[in-house]
Parts: sequence; structure tokens; C-alpha cells
Amino acid sequence: MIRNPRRDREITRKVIRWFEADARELPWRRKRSGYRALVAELMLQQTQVARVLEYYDRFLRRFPTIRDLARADEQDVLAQWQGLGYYRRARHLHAAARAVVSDHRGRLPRSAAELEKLPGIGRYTAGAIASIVHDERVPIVDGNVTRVLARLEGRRSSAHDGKGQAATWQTASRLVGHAASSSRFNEGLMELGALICTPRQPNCKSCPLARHCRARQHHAQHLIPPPKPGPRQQPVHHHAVIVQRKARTLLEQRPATGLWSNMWQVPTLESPTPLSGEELREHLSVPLTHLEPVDSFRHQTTHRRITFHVYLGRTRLRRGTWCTQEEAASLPLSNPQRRILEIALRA
DNA sequence: AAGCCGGGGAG
DNA sequence: CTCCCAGGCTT
Repeated sequence: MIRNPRRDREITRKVIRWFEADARELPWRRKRSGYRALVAELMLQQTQVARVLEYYDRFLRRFPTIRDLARADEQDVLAQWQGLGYYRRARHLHAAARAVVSDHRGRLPRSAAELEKLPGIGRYTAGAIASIVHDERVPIVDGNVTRVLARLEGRRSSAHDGKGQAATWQTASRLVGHAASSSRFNEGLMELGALICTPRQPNCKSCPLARHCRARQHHAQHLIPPPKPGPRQQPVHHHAVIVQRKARTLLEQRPATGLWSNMWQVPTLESPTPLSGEELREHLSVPLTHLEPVDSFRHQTTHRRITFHVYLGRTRLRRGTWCTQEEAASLPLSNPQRRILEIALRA
């Protein structure tokens, strides 16, 4: 590794200048505060900006301060998060807010080291809040930065394994050490990855770092970083039974761990294979007097290919949580379960 | 080090 | 279809 401080400083200047000229106007950039950054960063974990835009302002209107969030019921927080995915983030955000109120007098810590002690905040998120809001000189590495720096340094191998990530953190740390503004350099590097140095067809003609980019010098932009093999999706079958009685629908809460934890659903039985009506009636948590299939659809998550088999059922059972459509709308539901309630509305 | 956790958009 | 996304936690 050849050190070149002049090159490093030039790179940080180029990134900062480009960012100041071409950065998008995003809600969390309008006003800066630790709380606003905290909400934005948790929502943005493994989630694209366009998707977060649909949630960010609404969430802040519902929970204007970190104390409002700490006071809220977890089900309310989950309901605000509904549809955004990775719901553990919502519970982490809620727990972090409560920790800040109980341990820090309601003031979010300013240093990356203190922030990283909060639930749901790892090295990236702590560095992002500390550097972007408070200009602390700490590096950040997310998916965008991994790609930008791998190309900039022409590191073809192992961008995603332990060694590759360590090298990327090293590079990010070295560069931010030369930056006139940690805030604008760090955010600029991510913005560059999102807008210019994109995974498939990077727009090198518009890139402020084109002259410094080793990958471009070797015409290897498309080879870096090598694609990361994803997990294989297992096929599973969810048999969901709509049970209605006097304009109310029977719902149950999912377990506290695993997929869609603590969220709600119509009585649903999961199985590796499709079940017959008899098998479904035998093993469903609710005794049925009637059962008929009405619909089916597919739903994908990172680790599963789920086929939802939707049924209409009847029961004599009176116990349980029977909800009107309005009540159900306020509960946290997965997207497929929300779709099933739409089917129930037409049934 | 690898698995788990959502959902949608791009190509 | 595949790959990716302002990752973190658990095992």
C-alpha cells in the first residue's frame, strides 16, 4: 500500500465539492438533529432512500421528539413501520429512545463511541450520526462506500468478507483524516455511490473521482466489487384462514421471535409443503366448522419464497381477538397479511 | 464466519 | 430471473 497524502486530500476535496453542488434535497437534510438523524439512519439500514421517503416525515409527525417516541407503545411504533421491513429496527429505535431518556436525560449522545452502545446502532450508524450531525472525524462504511472505495482503490477481491471490510474501513479512515469536513465527505461518499458509482453501470463521465479511480484505469468498474452470493430462498407455504363474524375478523399475534415477530395475522399455519384442507383444519390453532379456499399469491423475503393459500373459514369460537377493519388497520401487519385483509373485505 | 431479518426497484 | 439497498444482532 503506497501512501499518497496529496492524492487523498485531493479526493476528499473532490467529493466534498461534488456533494455541495449535486446532493439531493432529502428530508433528513433539511434540519439536522441527533434524533432526526437517528430515525433516518435506522430507516435507511438496508433500505433505499426512495422507500424511506414514504415513512420519514410521517414517523416524525407521529413522534416529534425522542421523548414522544420513548413514551409510545411498541405496537404503535411497529404500526408506523409497517411495510418498511426489517421490523427489528423499529424495536431497536424504540429501545434506543427509551435508553436515551433513562440514561442520557433525553439527549442523544454526540460521540460515535457512546452512540454505538445503544441498541440497533453499530459502527456504521454511530459513525454516520456522529460525523454527519456533529462532524466527528470518524469513518463510515456502508454498501455504497464499500463499492466506491473498492473501485477507487482497484481492490478486486473480497470486498464483502472480513478482510475486505477491514481494508475498506482502513481506507475510509485514512481518507476522512484528510477531509476538511467529515460530515460532507462521509455523506458525499455515500451519495456518490447512490447516484454515480452505481452497482451496474456507473456514470464515470460524471464522476468527480474518475481521474483517481484505479478500477477505471483498468477498465474494470463492472468487475468490482464481485457480486455477493445471496442466501438460497426456501419454499414455504402459509395457509391463512379468514374467519369473520358480524363484520369482525379473527386475528392472532405472531411469536416474539423470527419473521414478522410480534405482528398480527389472520390464523395462519406454516408448512414446508402445501396442506390439504383436512390437514389444515387438524393443525390450525382455531377449530373450524367450515373451510373453503378463495385465493393464493406469492411473497418473497430474503430467505423464503412463500406461497400464501388464503381460505375462508367459520368457527363457533368466541374467544380471541376479533377486530373491525378499522381496528385491524391500526395494528402492525406484514404486507401479505394486509393483502389478505383486503381479500377479506371483498369476501 | 455465517445465518437471520422485508420489501421493492433496477436491469 | 438476479442483485442490491445509509446494517445489526445472534449463534
